[in-house]
Amino acid sequence: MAATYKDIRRLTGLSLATISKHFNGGNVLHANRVLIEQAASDLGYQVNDFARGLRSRRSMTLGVVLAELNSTFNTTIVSAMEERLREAGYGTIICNSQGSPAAEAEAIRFLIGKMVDGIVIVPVGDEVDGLAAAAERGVPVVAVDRAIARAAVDAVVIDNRGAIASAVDLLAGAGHTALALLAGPDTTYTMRERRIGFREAVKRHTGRFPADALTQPDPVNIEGGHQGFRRLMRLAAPPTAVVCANYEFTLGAIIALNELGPEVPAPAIVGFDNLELARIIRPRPTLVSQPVAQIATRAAELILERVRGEAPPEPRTVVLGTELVIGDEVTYTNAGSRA
Amino acid sequence: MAATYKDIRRLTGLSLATISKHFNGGNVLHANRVLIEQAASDLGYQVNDFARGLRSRRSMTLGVVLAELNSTFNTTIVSAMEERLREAGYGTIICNSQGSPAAEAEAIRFLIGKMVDGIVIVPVGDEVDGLAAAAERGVPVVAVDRAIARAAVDAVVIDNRGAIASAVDLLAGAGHTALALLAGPDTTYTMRERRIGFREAVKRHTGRFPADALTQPDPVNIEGGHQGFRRLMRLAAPPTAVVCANYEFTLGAIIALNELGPEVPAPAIVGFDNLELARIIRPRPTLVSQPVAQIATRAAELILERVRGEAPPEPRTVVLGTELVIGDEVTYTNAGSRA
DNA sequence: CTGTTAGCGCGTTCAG
DNA sequence: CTGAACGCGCTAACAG
Repeated sequence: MAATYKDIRRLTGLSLATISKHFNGGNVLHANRVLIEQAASDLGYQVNDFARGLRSRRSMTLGVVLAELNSTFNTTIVSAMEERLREAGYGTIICNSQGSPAAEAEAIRFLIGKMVDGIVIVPVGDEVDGLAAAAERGVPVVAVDRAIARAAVDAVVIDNRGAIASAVDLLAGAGHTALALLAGPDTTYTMRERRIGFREAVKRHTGRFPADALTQPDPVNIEGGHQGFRRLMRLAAPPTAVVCANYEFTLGAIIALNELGPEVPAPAIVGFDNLELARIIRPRPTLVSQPVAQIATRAAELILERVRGEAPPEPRTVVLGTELVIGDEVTYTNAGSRA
Repeated sequence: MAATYKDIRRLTGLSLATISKHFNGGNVLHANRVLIEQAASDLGYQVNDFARGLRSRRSMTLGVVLAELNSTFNTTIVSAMEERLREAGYGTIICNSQGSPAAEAEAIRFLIGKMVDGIVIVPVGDEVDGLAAAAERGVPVVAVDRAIARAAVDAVVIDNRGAIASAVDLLAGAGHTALALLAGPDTTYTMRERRIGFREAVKRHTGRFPADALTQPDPVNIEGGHQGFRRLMRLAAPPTAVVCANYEFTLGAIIALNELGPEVPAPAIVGFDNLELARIIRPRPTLVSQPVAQIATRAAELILERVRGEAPPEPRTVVLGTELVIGDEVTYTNAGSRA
């Protein structure tokens, strides 16, 4: 049903080769270009990517595999990245691995089948099954947010340890000694790194490692952060400051904090991600802010360079710094206690 | 580089046709099946979707176009839908139209180029540009969450007016007469419908339509809800009850509510979506709950039926009911006032 | 059940 | 600058 070169040939009298050249930026007489454009728009012609891809072995399409579709951090990065890639002439296919390594491998196979020219992935864990398949077919891969162990792929990550350390430094400087961390399981790269950063920083300030108990909320979402925070507050000696290792935990902790009665001494909170929070909550919380736009831009650059064959053979890792955005009060207190 | 049927033929001595039949569920001797499987795994063979699609004019792939990638509601539905479609043997390509009709049209073109067998769309507005192109090529479309004006496509929506009416009924029954609505602009189907439902229900209870002033927060996100709620509270005669027409506004309103000092009388709030809120916030807020799982399932069913040619020619609209999940107190109060 | 043959729509030689 | 011919990898007829 869809129009093809043949239809355009019928309308213009030109040969298939000329028509092809027109659509691929070759040298074609201006008069003929106009003719072809006219016919194409009359017919509602659209190139058949399958035929083109089959022949050229390129799809001008990049794949994105997300470990979590329900994550503002991920979707924000993808949206920004898409824009860059679009400007470069590439379409984007988004796949959802739903936190499952099996689904992740399937997504990569799916994308390879779609003949994507490259893949950007927020990996589920430290091992990515489909990587070998991609490598075999010469499909470059760039990891974002989480590095992939023992894999020779480009990566864009933040300085997770430094990020948490800056939070701990701030709190220690304000006199806090009883610090706690809300972080997910160590199977996730970012969570592991942030926990290490936390432990090291606390050790540096207090001379000993913090107790780890009860600091791994489950599930890793708002509810987990909420429950984790409440558990911390129920301890015999609750922390006076809590660092939240991701956005979901931060939101959960703040909600829980707001629920505390004024009689409970509110701990200081340093959150993670999503600067929007700082704009809508009063008093403004202190947050570790990831350079989301930069992450997206650098990831787009890395994959585009690979795809275009402009990149050096060895894998590159880009480490971006974070910013500690100080809130209204270093010691964040809930609204109730202001009254 | 990638292996093809020819490579398998070389290893097995079988013909291309037999190999093709094997990969398409045709009748092939068991012995030969084993032979082919062995060769395929040795070669790391993976079907070339381009060649297959070019020939069969089917891709076994469905496209999803989202007006908002940063929306829990959308991503939840997509995740659930993906699962159904995967079970049915279909892959899913997710595209982001970023609230832009132009990007939406481009996404549809992109998907048509990828020869998707069908498209599920959460439309940006009432008109969808690419629809004609899809229709021409016989690509069925199913709209989700928002109906498309004057378009003959299947749709899955909720009873938006009834949903809001149930909230108003509850509040009116609790004695509230000064009601306000936080809703987005009428250019969005759901927002328009919910506003109409609100106005009608209020009229029914109070005998007159509510004032519309200051009830369209901008932007349509958490911050908008936060600001909108604060504006309402600053009115000379603030409402005693606020209905929030989507999740983002609900969250923003609750955050703003928690920031109110105890001296300010807290209005009742009825929120929208995301039952998770009700699990993590105390006291539990009252929420209009959308049947997310059902929406996903029905949408998947509709598009699968269309794709398989099992659907009647005329467009179908599925309207699903919502549930009003009563919180701890019909008159929701902020934590501070409990003390 | 298997093999042969003929394209799907397009990009790319190579002549002209 | 243009046109004819070939083939990308696979499926769909048909014959065997």
